[in-house]
Amino acid sequence: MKEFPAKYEPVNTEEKWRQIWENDGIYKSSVNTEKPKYSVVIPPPNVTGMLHIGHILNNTIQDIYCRWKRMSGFEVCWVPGMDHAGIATQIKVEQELKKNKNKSKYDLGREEFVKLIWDWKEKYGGIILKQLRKLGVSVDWSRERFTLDKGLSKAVREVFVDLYKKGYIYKGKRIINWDNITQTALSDDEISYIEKRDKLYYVKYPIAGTNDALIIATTRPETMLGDTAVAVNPADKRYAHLTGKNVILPVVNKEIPIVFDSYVDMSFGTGALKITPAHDMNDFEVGQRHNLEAINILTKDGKINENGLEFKGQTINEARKKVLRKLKEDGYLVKEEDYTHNVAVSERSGAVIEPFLSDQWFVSMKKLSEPAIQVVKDGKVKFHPDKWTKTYFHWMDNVRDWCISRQLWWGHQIPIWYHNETGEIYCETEAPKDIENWTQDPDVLDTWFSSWLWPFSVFGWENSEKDKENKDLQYYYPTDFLSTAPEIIFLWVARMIISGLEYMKDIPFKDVYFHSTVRDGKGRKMSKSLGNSPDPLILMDQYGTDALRFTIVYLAPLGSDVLFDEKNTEIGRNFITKLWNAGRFLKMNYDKITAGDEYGSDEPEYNFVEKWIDSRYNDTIRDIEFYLNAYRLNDYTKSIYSFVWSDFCDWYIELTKVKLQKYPNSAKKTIMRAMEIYDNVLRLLHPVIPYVTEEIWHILDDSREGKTIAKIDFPTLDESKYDENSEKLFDMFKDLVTTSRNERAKYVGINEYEFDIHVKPLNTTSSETVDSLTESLHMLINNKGGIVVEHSDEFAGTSGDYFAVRFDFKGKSPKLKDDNGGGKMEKELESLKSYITGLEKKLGNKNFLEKAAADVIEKEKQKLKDAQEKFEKMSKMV
RNA sequence: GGGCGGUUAGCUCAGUUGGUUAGAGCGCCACGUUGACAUCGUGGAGGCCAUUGGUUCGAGUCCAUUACCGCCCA
Repeated sequence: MKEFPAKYEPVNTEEKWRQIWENDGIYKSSVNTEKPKYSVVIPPPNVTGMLHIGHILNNTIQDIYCRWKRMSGFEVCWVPGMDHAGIATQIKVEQELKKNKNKSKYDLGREEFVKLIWDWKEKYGGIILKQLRKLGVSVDWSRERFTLDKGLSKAVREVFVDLYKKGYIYKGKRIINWDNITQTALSDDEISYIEKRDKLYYVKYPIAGTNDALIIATTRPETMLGDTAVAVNPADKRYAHLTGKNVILPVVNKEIPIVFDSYVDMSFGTGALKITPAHDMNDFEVGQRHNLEAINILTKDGKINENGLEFKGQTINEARKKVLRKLKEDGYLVKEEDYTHNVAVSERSGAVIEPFLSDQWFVSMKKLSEPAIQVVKDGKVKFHPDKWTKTYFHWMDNVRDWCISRQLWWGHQIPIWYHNETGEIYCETEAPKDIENWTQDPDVLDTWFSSWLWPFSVFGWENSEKDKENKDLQYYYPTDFLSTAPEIIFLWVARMIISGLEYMKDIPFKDVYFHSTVRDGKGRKMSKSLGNSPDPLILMDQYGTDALRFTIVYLAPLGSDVLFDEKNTEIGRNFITKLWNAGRFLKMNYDKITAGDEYGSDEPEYNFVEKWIDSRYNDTIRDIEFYLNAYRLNDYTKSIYSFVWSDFCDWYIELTKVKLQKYPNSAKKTIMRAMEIYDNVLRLLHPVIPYVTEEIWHILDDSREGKTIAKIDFPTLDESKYDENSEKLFDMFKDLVTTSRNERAKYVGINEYEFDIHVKPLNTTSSETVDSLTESLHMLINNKGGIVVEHSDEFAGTSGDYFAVRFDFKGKSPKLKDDNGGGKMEKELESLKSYITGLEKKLGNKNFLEKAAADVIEKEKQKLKDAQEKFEKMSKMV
C-alpha cells in the first residue's frame, strides 16, 4: 500500500512521469481505422526560440484537447516540430561569428556559412522542444519535423515550381523594408518604431515659368535626389491654380510635375508633398497612380548611388548634411523646426529601415484566396472566438500579393536558375543537369512559405500520385484543431487554408482557436526589452508545471487578453495543494476503514447529501463538456475548481467526516462513494494538470502500476443523476448552517458554552423541510445541545434566506462581541422592503400581466409570496 | 485614415437566446489552528454595470450616440 506524502513535490514527480511517459511512448500515434482520429499540428516554434509564457498558454491549450480526446476514445496524433526562422537564426549565427572570430558571413562564403548555421542548430537549436517536454505536452515525439528537413524542403520546392508554372509566382518591383546592416528585406512584423527628435526642413521648389514657389516640408532632404513629382490635395484651394504646372527640383535642377492626389494631408506642413517613389511606400503608390518614374538613389549598403550626382558614395547622413548645405547656399532652405516622429528600425539589427525599390518574388493572392474565403463563410473552418472571421474576411477581401523572397542564405533557396548566357529562366524542383551553365537565384524563401504547408507536409506530402498511398496523410489530414496567436492569422492561418485547399483540395483544420495575448500585470505586452516576461522555467520550478498550466488557462478568457503576474501562479499551486490534501484525507480514511472490522457496509446516511453531490458532480461534467466543446477553457477550469473546492471539499468532505464518525456501520460505502467521485475528478482534471493527477491516481491504487491515467476513460454525463430537489434541499441546508455560524460569530468564547439551537422557518418551503435539515445540522455545528424548531413570533436571532436562528444558553450568557452586526437586521429588512415594493409594482402593472409569459408571472408571484412571509416573520424579530 | 473589440467590486474577469436583491478569484477586514489542507477554515465590507438617448411590461444584456482604452491594417 502506497503512502500518501504530506506534501506534493512537483519537480521530482514531474521529471519521473515525463520520463515514464516518453519511454513508454504513450503518446505515439499510428493509423487506426477502428477509431476516430484527432490530429493536431503544433505551431512550429522558432529553432532559436526560448519558451515564454505565451508558449505555455498555447501548448497547454493544445495539450488539454489532445488529452481530453485521447481519454474520450480518439486516436490522437499531435505532431511537434520547429521552423528554421530564416532571419532570426541567420542573425544569431552572424553575431556569434562576429563576436567569436570577428568575421562576417562574406568571409566564409555562402556554403560554409550555411554549414555553420546547421552546426549551430544541432548544438543549440531546439532548446524550446526540451522546454516543451518539461511542460508535459502529449505530442508524438517520433514524428518531430523541421521546416528545412529533406521532405519538407521538397514540398516547398514542389509548391514553388507548381505555382510558378501556373503563373501565380512572378518577379516584380516593390518597395520593401530594407535593413542595410544585414542587407535584407524585412517583413512588417520584424520592424519596430522608436521616437526620434529630428528637424523638419522647409524647402522652396520654384514653379516653372513663374516667380512663385511651393514650400515643401520634409525630414529627409537627401531623398529629393530621387524626387519625381510634387503632390497636393485636389481639394486644397491654395493650390488649385497649379494644374498642369511643373516645379524645378532644387539641387538636381530639373523639372518635375505637380500632381493632385487625395492622399496628401492638407494640414501637414504646407500641404505640399515631395514624391520619391523609389523610397517611400506611399510615394510609390502615388507614383503608380500618376505614372511617375521611380529613381533609386541608394545602394544596398545604404549609400548614395550613381543617380545621386556629386553625392554618390556618401552615406545617407553625410548626403543629408551636404544637400542641406547646398540648399542653404542656393537660398532654397526656407526654415527648419524641431520635429519628433516615429522612425522604423530593424528589430534584428537596429538599423533604420530604408524603404527600397527592389526586385522580389511574389505570389499573386487574389485568385488563390477565393476558395479560402468560401470555406470560412460556409463554416467548414471555424474560428474561436468567432469575431476573427470578420478580421479574416476584411483582410482576404483586400489581400495583397505576398512577397516571398528574402535576401538571406539560411532557408530554402529559390528553385530558379538563370542561364549564364541567354538569361533563360529554369524552374524545377531539381537543379538543371548542366548546372555549370546556370546560376541559381541567390534569394531564399520567406519562412512562412514552408510553414504554410505544415498541416500536410509533416505527414509526408510530396505532390504526386504516391500521396494517395500515404496512409498517414489520408488518415490524419485534415487536422482537427489549431491553436495559435491572433497576430498570425494572416501570416500563417489564412495561408495554410489557401495551400490546403490548393494542394489537398480540403481544409487544413476544422477549428481554429485564437488564444489570448499574455500581458504583464500592467497590461503591457511581454517583451524582452521591457524585461517584463517572467521565465516560465523558473515558475515551473518554483510552483510546479501543473500549477503554471492551470493558472494560465484559468486566467485566459476566450477572446480577451490575459494579464499575468507571476504571483498569480499561486492560484494553481493552491488549488493543486487542495486537491492533494483532499486525496490524502480520503486515502488515509479509506485504508483505515477498509481494513477495519469495526466498520460496516450499510448504505450511507443522509441520502440527500449523496444525491446532492451526485447531482453537482454531473452538473460539473455537463459544464465541462459544454465548455470544452465551446473552446471556453477558462470556464472549464473554473467549473472544476469550484466543484472541487466548494462542493466537494468544503461541504461534501466535511459532511463525510461527521458521517464516518457518527455512523461507522455505513463507513465503508460512505468512503467508497467519496473515493469514486474523487477518482473521477482526477480524470476530469488530467487534461490540464497531467502530472499531479497521474501521481495521485497511482498512489490511490497499487494495481495501477504500469498503467496511465492518460488512457483511462474520461467521465461521462449521467443525466439521471440530476436531482433538482436535492440541490434545493442542500441550498437550504447550507443556509441553515451559515445562519447558525453567523449567530455563533456574535459571541465571545462561545466554545465554552453549551446551547440549544432554535430554528425558525421563514416561509412555507422551509417549514416543509425543516425536520430533515435540522437533523443534519448536528453534523456541522459544534455544539452539544439540542435543536429546537419553533414557530413563535417571539423570536430574536439571526436570519438567513430560509431560516432564522437563535441560541439558548440555558441561563448562562456569553459576552456579545462589540461589533455583533447590530443594525444588520434593519438593513436587511429595508432592502427586503424595497424588493417587495418592486415586485408589487411589477405585478400591479397591467402591461406586465398582459404581455409577460405566464410562467414568468407565476415565478414573480411566488417570489413576492416568499419575500412577504419572510418580511413578516423577520420584522417581529427586531 | 479604414476595420475589429473593450468599458461590471480595490485588481483581473464571469454574467449563455432580455425576466432573482448583479457573481467568482485575488486583495482587504474580523475571528479561528493538536490528525486532509494556514498553500487553510468561517464570517464580513465593497458595485448609479462608462455617458446620454431609444426599443420593451421589463435592459448589465438589444439599438444608437458620446467619451476613454486596446488591437489589427494602411
